[in-house]
Amino acid sequence: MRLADLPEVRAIHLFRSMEEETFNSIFKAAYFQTFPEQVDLIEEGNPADFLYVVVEGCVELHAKANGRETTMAMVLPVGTFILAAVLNDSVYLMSARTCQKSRILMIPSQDIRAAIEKDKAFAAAIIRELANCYRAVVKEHKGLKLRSAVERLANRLLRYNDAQGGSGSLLLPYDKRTLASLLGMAPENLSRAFNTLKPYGVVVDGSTVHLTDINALKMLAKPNSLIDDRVI
Amino acid sequence: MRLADLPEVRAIHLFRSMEEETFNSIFKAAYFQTFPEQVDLIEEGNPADFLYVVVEGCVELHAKANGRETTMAMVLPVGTFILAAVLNDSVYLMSARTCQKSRILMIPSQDIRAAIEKDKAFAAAIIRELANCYRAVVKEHKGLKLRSAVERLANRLLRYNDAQGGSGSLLLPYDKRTLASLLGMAPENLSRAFNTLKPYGVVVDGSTVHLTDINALKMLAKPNSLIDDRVI
DNA sequence: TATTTGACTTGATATTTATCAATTGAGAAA
DNA sequence: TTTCTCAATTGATAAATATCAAGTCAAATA
Repeated sequence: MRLADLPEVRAIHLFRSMEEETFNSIFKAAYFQTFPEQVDLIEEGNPADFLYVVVEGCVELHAKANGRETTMAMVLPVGTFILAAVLNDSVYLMSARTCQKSRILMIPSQDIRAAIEKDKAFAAAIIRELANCYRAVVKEHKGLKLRSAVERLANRLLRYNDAQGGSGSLLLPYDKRTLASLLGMAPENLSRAFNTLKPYGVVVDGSTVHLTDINALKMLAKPNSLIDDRVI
Repeated sequence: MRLADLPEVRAIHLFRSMEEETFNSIFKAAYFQTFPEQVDLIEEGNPADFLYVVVEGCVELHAKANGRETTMAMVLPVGTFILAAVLNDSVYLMSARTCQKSRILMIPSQDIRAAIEKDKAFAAAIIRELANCYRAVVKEHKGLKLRSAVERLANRLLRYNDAQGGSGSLLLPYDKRTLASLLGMAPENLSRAFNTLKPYGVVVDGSTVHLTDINALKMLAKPNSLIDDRVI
């Protein structure tokens, strides 16, 4: 890794509180690279050689079985992926590809594990990150089991609206095919779900969505902080 | 906690490698209790006051939203639940109730967090446990998104068969209503799914299931180690 | 023994979701 | 401009799943 990049990396919450010595030991063999869009970074089933940190851009985690494929999650800055596989010294459960030009930090697994052994502050940061990842999947799983497709979409729109300032106008952060897969539905069904939401004030214009009656939409969506809150 | 119980608890993998001092500090204020069947231990949304460890018996984790309820997971000995909420000092995302008479260890959250601060070996054990919990949910989520209800049942039967010795005869570990909820389907659909599997050698007799043509069943189920393996 | 209870099953039907095929529409390339 | 390409939409249909209402069966109870 280039020396010039070190201060930026040091400022990331995961690496902020660790000891200087641990930091140096980790970033001796780390890579900090910019990848173009649509690059496959890892493939499920392969051994976890690196921990990945998305510093800029966006990475899609996906998985396949039985000839089907689904988007499991999107990782935004500054988030890690494949942390559990690294900690367990096991294989990846998900594949990853960039969905934009992205700056990615790659740290060899064994260095991560060694650093955790040595450095309590780093171990604490890793535990926090892992706990958040866990809770994020639990929320996804609850959403999928407890909500219909239309409800999942409605709540997702409310979430994006909040994240983008709550103005009532939001930009879909991914193309609709990806959004559909993330929400666990066929692309055709996403179109129909948008139509179902029209009477609740949802106006779609390309990748822009206007929510003209948030109360009505909330009535249908029944947002639930134990599913929808990104923070809790 | 009673002094007589300490050796048994000390032998649990989570507490085996920690320092004596940390162990003592944790179990000053811990409870080790036996609960009857169908006792609600925690409710989603409440603050995480304790970490729970199932030592004997079985605990169902469930969640609700929109008036619906679903079983999220079953925790068997020796497993923890609600670890992420404890580490994050946050609220529970799931509720828990005993589904058999169960011996449960309850450790105050703040003691867990303090012990992690102090004791590297304990922090390492917690990280392993949390990473396994994370990977378990990811696998559940993959199964739900990538498989039909019949496929989920078929794979679950194969899993139970393996876990019980692979004789081709297995006992369903929970009642069918619970199994249905765990697999993400209505109880009526579980019955029908069993019927769908009849041509693949699945013979149901109460809570006993015979798999008379495992190859045929595997052909349909397409088991996948990245979803079905409990270890990886 | 008769009755009750509760889990499970079955049948009929409705709803949800997926699939296939055709069409639209916007931006890229010629 | 015209054509091409590809994502998105729409329509028709099929498949999967849920719901509601009976019905069955076995164990528990009186």
